[in-house]
Amino acid sequence: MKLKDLSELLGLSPTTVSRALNGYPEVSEATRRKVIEAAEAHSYQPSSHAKRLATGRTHTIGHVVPIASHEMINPHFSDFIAGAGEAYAREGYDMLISVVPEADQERIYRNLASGKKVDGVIVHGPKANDPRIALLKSLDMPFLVHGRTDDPADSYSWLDVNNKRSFVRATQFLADLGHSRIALLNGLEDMNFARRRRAGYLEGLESRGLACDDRIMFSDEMIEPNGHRRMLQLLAMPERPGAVLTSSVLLAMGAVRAIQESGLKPGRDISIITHDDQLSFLQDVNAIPAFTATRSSIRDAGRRCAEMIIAIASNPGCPPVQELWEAELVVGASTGPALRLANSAKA
Amino acid sequence: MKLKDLSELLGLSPTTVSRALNGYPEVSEATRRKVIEAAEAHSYQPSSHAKRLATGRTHTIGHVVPIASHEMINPHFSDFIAGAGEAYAREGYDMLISVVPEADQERIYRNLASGKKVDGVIVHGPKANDPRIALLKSLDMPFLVHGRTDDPADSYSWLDVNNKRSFVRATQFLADLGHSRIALLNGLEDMNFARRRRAGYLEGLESRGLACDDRIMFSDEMIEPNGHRRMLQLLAMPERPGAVLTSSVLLAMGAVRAIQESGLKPGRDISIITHDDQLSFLQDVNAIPAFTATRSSIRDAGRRCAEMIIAIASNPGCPPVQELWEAELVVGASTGPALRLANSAKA
DNA sequence: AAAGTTCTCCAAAGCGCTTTGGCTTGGCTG
DNA sequence: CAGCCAAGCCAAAGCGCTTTGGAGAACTTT
Repeated sequence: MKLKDLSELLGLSPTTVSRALNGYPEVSEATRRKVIEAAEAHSYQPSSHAKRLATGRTHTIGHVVPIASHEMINPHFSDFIAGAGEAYAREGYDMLISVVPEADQERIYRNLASGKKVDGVIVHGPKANDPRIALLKSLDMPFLVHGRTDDPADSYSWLDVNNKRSFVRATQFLADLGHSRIALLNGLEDMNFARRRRAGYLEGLESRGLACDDRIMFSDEMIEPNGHRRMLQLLAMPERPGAVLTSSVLLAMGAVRAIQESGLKPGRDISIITHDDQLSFLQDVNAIPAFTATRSSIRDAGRRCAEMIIAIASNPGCPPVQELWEAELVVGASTGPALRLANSAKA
Repeated sequence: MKLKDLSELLGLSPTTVSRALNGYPEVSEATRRKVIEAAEAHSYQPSSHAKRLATGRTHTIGHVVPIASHEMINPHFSDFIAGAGEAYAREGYDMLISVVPEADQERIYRNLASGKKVDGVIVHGPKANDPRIALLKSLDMPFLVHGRTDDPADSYSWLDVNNKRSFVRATQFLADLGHSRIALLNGLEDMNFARRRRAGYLEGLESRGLACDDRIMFSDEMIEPNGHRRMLQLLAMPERPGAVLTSSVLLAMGAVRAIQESGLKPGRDISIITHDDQLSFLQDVNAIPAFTATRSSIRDAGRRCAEMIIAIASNPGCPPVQELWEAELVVGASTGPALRLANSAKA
């Protein structure tokens, strides 16, 4: 069923039918009602491509998801997409996903732009200094960054969690429990978010008069086995840290596994605090959460990013917009006061 | 830069340029070379929508991802997508993802079909008896199921892991280690794959002359906290199982956490064997894997599914194709012989 | 040398929609 | 009652590509 068929069926011109369906005022309400009813009755659905060709708008947002060199796809991806997808569905948008090796990214962005496949894109996993920003600006493609880069913050649109503040608070929280030796299991520090977290951690230490020690600061891909591996290293140190700050629940889980294998108890022998993106497959519904955490839902972020990019794409030329979210500090079972005994015995 | 511009620039007709670029034989090699060079020089990219409108082919595959009632997105999703995305990129296809509540699925499929947005779709997470099969057949939309339903196996195209066989083998493996009381932490058993796994488990028990016991068979969403919760239940039982078979590494991790919290050691006090989809964020690179597992890469499955649906979509009317993959049994550190002592003491 | 063939290329007609500009009609004003 | 205006509709021209049906030039064939 195409527009022409429907119009013939109704004894109207395609023009009128199109206008009736798209809410233009040049058609009487009586006619509009008839048209809409007929369209529903025959379940008429306009060809998206014809529409796109005619209007130039695609009602599609692109997500270019980089695969890191070691072939990892970011585990946070699925929850982000779930949130974004929800918003897209609500607004009648489609979501186009390209999974590409990092090296191919530029080609893909150019392809999306010149093929006019999308109205805008969301930039995932911004590096400290990310060439994609300049590229997208030069391509004149509307975009929104999930996270930030080191570029001037007001030169483009983004949504980010206040990573620095979160890690300041988390570090101070541990320090205030009496911990003086606090390790950091961070994400890869070529990522902007990880640098901000480290900065927050350092500021937190300094604000409490604690020294920092490079030997207990790590930067890895945020997956479970890395948490395990790094925790084993920490446990083997002569001056064993009494607390650990991790950048992801996956790292924290790996750390807990290592702690338990060593016959220790997390929250008693070693405190763990983590940033928690509230990945749905790790959500605990217990009253007392397993982990003390700075918490911010990545799914909500996905939802909001989608809303924002839609607004940006439908209103080209509008000034950039930014949103900075504060994470919530949730106290769970993985933290406790520093052990006088252990600390002094070791020190 | 559009086709017409390029053709004027070359002093040729749009027809000839189009044919040169699309490899039709009616154009001399000299001309073709010139056209291709010019196209590259000006980085000409045909408008995808114009192309789609003219040809009727979209070069796009749709993925409709259901969000379960409790708002969970399947954690296996991202790795599957990573694999599929790789194949799509290679073949010049786009991937359109719709994340929808289960109730809305039919509407979305109809929408994709009548809007001619995709050349085919991949069906995720088939239920035991899934209405989507009939729907897609009636919509005349090419599709491939990742997994299977209870429908006659040759009536549609699918790719699946031999879940039953895997679980027979895993169960027998445990039985042959001397375990006589083996628990099952399965996925949700409205899913076809989970039913097949249960069938395999039961067959495995029977083949070794072991009794089954409903009290130690669970069916849950496959997330870490559920593994933890169920394992605690099992540990509290008077006749504690000496071995557990889990349907996902996430469940297994939760189970291990519970075991360790109880001061026991996995692989010694309790054996765990799991199905492992090789999720990239849980991959262990150690020589000895943490878990004994039946292993089958969901990422490879995504890649292959994409290849298959492309073939199906480009060749409508071809008979359905199927692929059944065997999982590999990998022995890791989480299994060991049954403890005589513990068993007899308890029994 | 006339008549076929084969090579190259082109004009024009779609694909299914939106949108510009214009044409009726009926109701008002002066 | 002529003249004007708004309301409601339509014809036709795009959007940028592919594809059908030729047409002209260069080569063979008889």
